Amino acid sequence: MEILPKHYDFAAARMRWNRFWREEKIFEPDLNTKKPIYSIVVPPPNVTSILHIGHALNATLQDILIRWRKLSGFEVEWLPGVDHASIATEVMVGKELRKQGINKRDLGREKFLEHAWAWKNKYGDAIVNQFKEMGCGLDWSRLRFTMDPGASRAVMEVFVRLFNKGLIYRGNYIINWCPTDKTSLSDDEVETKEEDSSLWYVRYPVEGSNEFITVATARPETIMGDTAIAVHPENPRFKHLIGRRAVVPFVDRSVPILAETYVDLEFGTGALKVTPAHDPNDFLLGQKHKLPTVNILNPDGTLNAEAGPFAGMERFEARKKVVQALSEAGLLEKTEPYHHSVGVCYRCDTVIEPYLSEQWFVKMQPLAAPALKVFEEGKLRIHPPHWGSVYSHWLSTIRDWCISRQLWWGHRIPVYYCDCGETFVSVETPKSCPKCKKFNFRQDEDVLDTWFSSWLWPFSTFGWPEKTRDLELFYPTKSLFTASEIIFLWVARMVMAGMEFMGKEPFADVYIHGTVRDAVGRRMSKSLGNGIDPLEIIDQFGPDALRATLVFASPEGEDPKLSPTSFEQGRNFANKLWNAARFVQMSVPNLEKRAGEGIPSKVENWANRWILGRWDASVAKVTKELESFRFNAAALTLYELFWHDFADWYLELSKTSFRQGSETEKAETERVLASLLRRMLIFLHPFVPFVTEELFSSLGFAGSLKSITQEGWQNLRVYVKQEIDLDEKVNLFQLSSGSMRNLRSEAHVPPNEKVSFIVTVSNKDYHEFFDETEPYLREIVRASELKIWLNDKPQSWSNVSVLPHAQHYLIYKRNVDVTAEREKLRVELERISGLIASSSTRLSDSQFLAKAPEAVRAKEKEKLSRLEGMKRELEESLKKLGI
RNA sequence: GGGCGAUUAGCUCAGUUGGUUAGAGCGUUCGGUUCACAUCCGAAAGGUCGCAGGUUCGAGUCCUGCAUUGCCCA
Repeated sequence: MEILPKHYDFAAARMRWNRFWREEKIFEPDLNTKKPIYSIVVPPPNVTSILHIGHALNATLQDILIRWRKLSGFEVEWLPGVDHASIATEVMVGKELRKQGINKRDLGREKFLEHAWAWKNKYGDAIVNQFKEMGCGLDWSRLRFTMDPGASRAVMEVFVRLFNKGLIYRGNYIINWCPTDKTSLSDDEVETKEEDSSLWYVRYPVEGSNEFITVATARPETIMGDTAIAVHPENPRFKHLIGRRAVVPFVDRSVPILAETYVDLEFGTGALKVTPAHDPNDFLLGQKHKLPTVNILNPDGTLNAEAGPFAGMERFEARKKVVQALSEAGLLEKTEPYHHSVGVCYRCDTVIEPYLSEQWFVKMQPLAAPALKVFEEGKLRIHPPHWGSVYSHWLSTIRDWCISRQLWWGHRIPVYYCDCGETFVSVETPKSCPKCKKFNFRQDEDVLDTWFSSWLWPFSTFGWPEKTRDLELFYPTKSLFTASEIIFLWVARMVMAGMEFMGKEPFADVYIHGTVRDAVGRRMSKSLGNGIDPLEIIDQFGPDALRATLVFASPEGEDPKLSPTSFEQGRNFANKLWNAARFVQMSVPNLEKRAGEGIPSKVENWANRWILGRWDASVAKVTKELESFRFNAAALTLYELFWHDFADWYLELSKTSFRQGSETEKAETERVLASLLRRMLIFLHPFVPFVTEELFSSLGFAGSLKSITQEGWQNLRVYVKQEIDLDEKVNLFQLSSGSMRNLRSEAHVPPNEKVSFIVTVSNKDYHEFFDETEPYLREIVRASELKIWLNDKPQSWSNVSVLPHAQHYLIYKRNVDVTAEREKLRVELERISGLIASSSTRLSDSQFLAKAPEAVRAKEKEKLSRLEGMKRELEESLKKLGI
């Protein structure tokens, strides 16, 4: 077997294993399996999108879980797919057409859809192909799209069922209207933005008097749509005007002045203009008081004929002109600065208009109740847990869902209007009107909200409404990974659909991860130019580096903050693993044979016993952390185990075994080292799949297995006896090493010069341990001679350090700086004395002695005696220096 | 205005039932290339745990208030 090269070639590994996992169908499930199933559906990205760092984080976490579950003996199914993104796609295709000088409306629905499909077929797989570059263990045989025939059929079926159940209705309501995309939006598709604007105080003449009633408004351009003025019945300023009428400027409309307790006495003047067609609250007032509605806007955001002199103007232009005209007419009392938030379209950032129009809605309350119940019963868990309260709060204050969109790209609403007056629904294109049996009907022009197909994703993708084997095996799925911003848009709605159509929650665990931010905590955006392209990171640092860094940097419940150079950490980690493997390969002859022999049933060498104990504890810890969706904690535990325990300490200690140990000891160390490396690759595989698969194969560990993914997580444990006292002794060994290295550096000993040390310990146990480990310590601190003494001290030395239970003396003739040494000891003595003071105060406190548990008291006593021992040693040393 | 978080070293964060002298990574400083790795190794400096009260023998950890800050909903 060839010795590995010095550096891990991630580019070659990326190509090799990406192809291998797909061609060998490693992540395609066996439908006849007897294993338990672990299934996840990917949150479908928009068909128009390209992979960004948020997708990369999302995919990394799912892949860790999938690979870990697969190693743990589950048959895994991770289903990939994309959604059709009604608005985004329509906007994008429309733009492309405009570049060619083609207008969407002139083209017509059919032709436009041909273009849209052509676009989808050409570019629509871009993002899923990018998932492949990350090494995601997705089941590519089940790639889905929300407008596939199967998924579309599910959408129609659901619409018809809900319609027949009376849960879908059509009505004239105020909805959110995007004048750019010229479509309605659901409440959840509107984002709010803070804005500095003005509050204008407008005087309306009161009919039959010289009086005016002044109303404060942020939207003067809607004045022409006013159909009432409302004041609070207790408003002393305007009470006398209730029942009179006022005149709306510019259109000379006579409107009533109403009493209405809804009006805020404090806001503005305490009088409210009521514009039922352009404000949701005013709409409700209008219904209550049976006011007429006057729509002054065209769908494109210009004012229509109802706006009188302002007809044809763009809405914000009209606002300026209205204010100017009011001012000229003497009807503008004053203008105040006003800071408020406005709704904007989540796709194009255009300011939303509350707009009265006829739309389709889903009645949500009956669907929300079971979704809430299943969460409260603990059948649906949300991680980190605080997101659960966000989920239940939204469900308990839910509003109806506007599902119709004035677009072409999407699922066309399956409602048909017959000339005979009948309105009917049908999953398939109907042959004839069910009432008059004739053919003079037309289909509703609108399409459904994209989320109306996304909410069916966990079962539409597996073949619903057919009763398929896939559904039987993979529904309900086990977990769902997403970001907090779509808890409402998607997660909660999936639970509702799952309960309604499958009778069971669609997943057991929801994991909400953070949003990746730049190094100074800003959201990544195109306009700031602070985005990180995951594909560039993969090219530059490798896919393992991308994944590992994302997990290292993503604390539970927090937003990861990353800069392009952060990924060095992940790259270094993969390379360190590579080199540790390289060292083992160079140190252990017949590596794969040794690994095959496994851990000896009885392990003698102290370093071997110690690392095996650490190993088992880490396996248990990481497993528990993964089970509770603590990915960052699992990754950091692995980092600590691999880098510090295994590479920094164990590999270094093994060098001494190999150089100085007996044949038996060498053989034992070879077996432990080989077995642990093999297990380490499996242990790390979910986090860094490429480098582990590459090493597993090139070191000959795979044996008859095709892939490391076929190994077993349950084989990781070695089941050694946990030796707590050994851990403590090794800890002292490590502290002593550090302490002695520090003495070398204090005395300016040249790095390659060997020196003499004397270590004195206070009890027989430690004496024995240091005796046993002396050859190791000698190499680590580069000592020519290392004496271990019990209850005895050298007469002279150059530098000393005092630890609990052990003192270390450097014997060195040159560069002795007695003053510095004395000062060091004095500072340390002061520190220890301070600790002794607080400890003895506590131990002489009768309350502490009476109330603290025995274990705590014993610990405190032990601590005090330890500190007092250190104090004595320091004092003696100082005395010998001539104090 | 309402709800949910956050505040620990220069930066990013651990610290899971309250109990050692509060830790890690990055960054900084110093030293190192003879045999796994300079994508590395060794050492050091650096913290009144946001502020003020309270509970407790004991608080980074629990409670209250305040400040700062983030997200969501109005």
